[in-house]
Amino acid sequence: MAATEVAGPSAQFTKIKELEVLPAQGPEEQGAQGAQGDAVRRAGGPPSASELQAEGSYRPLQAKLLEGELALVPAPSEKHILTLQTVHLASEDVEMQELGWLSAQPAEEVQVVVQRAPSLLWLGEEPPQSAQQCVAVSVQEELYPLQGLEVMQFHLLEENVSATSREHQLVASGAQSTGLTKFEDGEEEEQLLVENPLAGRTEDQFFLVEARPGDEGRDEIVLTISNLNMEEQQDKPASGQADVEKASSVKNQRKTKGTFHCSICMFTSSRVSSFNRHMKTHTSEKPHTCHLCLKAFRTVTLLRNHVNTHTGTRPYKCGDCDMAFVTSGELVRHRRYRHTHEKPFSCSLCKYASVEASKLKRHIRSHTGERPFQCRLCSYASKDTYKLKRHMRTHSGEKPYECQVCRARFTQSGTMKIHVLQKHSENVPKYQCPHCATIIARKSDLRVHLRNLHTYKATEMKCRYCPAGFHERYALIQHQKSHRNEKRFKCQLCSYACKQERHMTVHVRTHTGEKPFQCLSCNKRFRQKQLLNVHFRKYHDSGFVPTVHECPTCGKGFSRWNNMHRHAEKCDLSQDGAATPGQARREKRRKQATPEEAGQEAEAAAAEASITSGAPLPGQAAPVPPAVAGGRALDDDLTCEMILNMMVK
DNA sequence: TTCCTCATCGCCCTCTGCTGGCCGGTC
DNA sequence: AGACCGGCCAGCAGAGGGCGATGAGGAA
Repeated sequence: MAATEVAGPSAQFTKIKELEVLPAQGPEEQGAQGAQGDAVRRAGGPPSASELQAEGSYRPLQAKLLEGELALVPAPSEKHILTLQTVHLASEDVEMQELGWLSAQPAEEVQVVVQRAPSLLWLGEEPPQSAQQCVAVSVQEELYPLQGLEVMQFHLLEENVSATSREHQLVASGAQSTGLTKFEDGEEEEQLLVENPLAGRTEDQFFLVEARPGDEGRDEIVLTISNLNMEEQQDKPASGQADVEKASSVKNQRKTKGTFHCSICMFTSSRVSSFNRHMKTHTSEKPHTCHLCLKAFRTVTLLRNHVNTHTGTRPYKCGDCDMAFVTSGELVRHRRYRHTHEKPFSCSLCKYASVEASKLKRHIRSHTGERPFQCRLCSYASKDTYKLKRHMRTHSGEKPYECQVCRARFTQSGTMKIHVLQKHSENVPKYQCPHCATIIARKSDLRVHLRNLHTYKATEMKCRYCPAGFHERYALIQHQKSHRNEKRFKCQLCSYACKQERHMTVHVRTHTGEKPFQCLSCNKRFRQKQLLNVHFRKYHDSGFVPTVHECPTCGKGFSRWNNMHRHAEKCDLSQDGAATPGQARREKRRKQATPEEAGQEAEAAAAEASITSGAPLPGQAAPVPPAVAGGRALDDDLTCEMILNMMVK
């Protein structure tokens, strides 16, 4: 029963907000306020909430004080600091297990923390068994940076439930212990008592709620809730939704000095018609039903506007564009957005201004960090409903946006838009890096590029090839590339230059005469290891077979290809191409021979060539072997790099 | 009673920016 | 072959703009 009758948060807030809107204070009210303020100060001691109320804009309790309805007498000894946990009654299906609750220890002070702006809380030592046992707490709509929040007035109202049984009394352990005073029910109160069980309850309570920031750096508010003894001086406020029929009863009104006061909320009006119309807002009566969707409305005007949404009738046309609207308010707002750019709502913390108050409210959450919309599946909380809805796609896997070209699906429309632009569009915009020639498809990636490559680094980055140092990674990389294909190792003693340091090491030995590699067989020394290896194979390895480059014309063998090539050019000039009769015979046989025979011919030719061109190595102590071709040339003619290339091969 | 205005909630959209996986090039 | 790097790309969230719809109150 309770759940179905609990008003949702919105309704609750709406009702409470009525309390916030106070009429301007007249001189008489000022006086009353002063008197009441004194009363509160007496009890509060140090700067109390009530004192600040008197100075601030939001004073729901003060409102009652001003109107002479209540006299608040705080019970200073009964001061509680309570932990408030958020309770949002999202629907009438709210289960009580989901309700947050708080316990108010009867102790002097209990430290508690507010996680978020509370909308409903329970005062008691046990979790509430029903919604009726909760107390509605409306936090001020205005949001303040926590640092600047010293004391904030909270509204505490009973949860308004139309038919709460007496067994489900609003119980607050802390409150009960404070001995709240009971209303002095008047005549009209008695009337309500008959009609509304809640009206007769004695536990209607009011509290002063002082809020202050929690520990530094923590996102929390510590509330101090002080019980107030209320001395009812006139009508006891009825519970909001209670007995709607009687709510509009003229007996629920109080007329003072030509002003009609609603006994349910803070509404006042000098016109009885307005007052009567207002009282209908406390009823559920909606006699005007849309014949198209059966939705009911309280007034004909509301119904007419609604029907216009069905028919497409838009009487309010914008003079500056083709837009048209159902209501004038929509047109005004549209003109502000599109044409006049008037932004009446300004943020006090930054330069932001908006057309609508709700936008400013949403914007201020970016200052306060408030995230009222909690994901039920993870810890994410958003600042508005849409972001939460969008976030839920990450849990559901829903990808509602489909590329019409390739059928790829996306979670957000913007992502798909970028996809279509980059993948399926011509003249795709590119982003040129302002510091280099790099062109990047996305702005965000250009930002990454700038961050990684063009950001100044305090620590100097050294070139890996030279002593140069750079503070920008891009410059370093470009510099290091300049070393590529560069004979950056230059000999100090001659014009020799090479790409690799090891080559320079070998070259320098030609100047120093250093020959660190010694033959173990003949003690001959070499500047390079590979020269020693060649030497060993030639002169001390019996199985060594030297490579022979044979002249294709005459068959003469050479140890080096370039020598053979030089010879072959001259050899071509001879008539038969054979240098000697023997060579001519061998060439003839070679052309007729099998591959095996050809190999043997080659060996023979090599032997001959060695004999014909052989010369003793300078300082050659050992007997000159027959196959000494190129022995000296290897040492003198081949460059270091040629040798290394030979080794690699 | 009706018109008009303002307030409010809600929804959807775009723009923006960050992040991390993927992939190809370079060393 | 493997490490490293940078651009590409989709996912995701922050912030704000714009409008639809309804409620409520002042005034004619």
